[in-house]
Amino acid sequence: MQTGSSCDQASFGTAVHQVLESIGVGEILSYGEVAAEAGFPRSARAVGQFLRHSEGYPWWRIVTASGRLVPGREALQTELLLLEGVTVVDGHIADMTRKPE
DNA sequence: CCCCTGACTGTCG
DNA sequence: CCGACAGCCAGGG
Repeated sequence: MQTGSSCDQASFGTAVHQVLESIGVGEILSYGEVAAEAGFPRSARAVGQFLRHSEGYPWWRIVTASGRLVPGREALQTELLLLEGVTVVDGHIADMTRKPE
C-alpha cells in the first residue's frame, strides 16, 4: 500500500488506531511495538493511556516489552489470549516471537 | 505555557 | 526472577 497518503500523522490516537486495526488474531505486540508502528517509538506510555481510556480495541493483544500482561487485567487478558490461540503461562506470554535459546 | 500523571522501558542491586 | 530507580513522551488541568 502506501499509495502516498498514509503518511499523515493527524495525532497519536489516529496512528495507534490504524496499528490496532492492523493486528490480526493471535498477534501479540508490545506497547513499544505498537508505538513504533504508529510512528512514535518512544511513546509506549501514550499507547497505554489511549487503550485504557478507549474501548473497542484489542487491548488484550498488547503486552509490555517483557512479555508481561497488562497490570490490573492479567486474569482477563490471559483468558482472552488463550481464546485467541496464544500461549500464556503464569501471567506472561510463552509464545513470543523471540527465541533466546 | 508550566506542572503532574501514567495499562512503558531499560538498567542496577 | 523480582523490586526499585531513572529516563522518555504524550495528554490533561
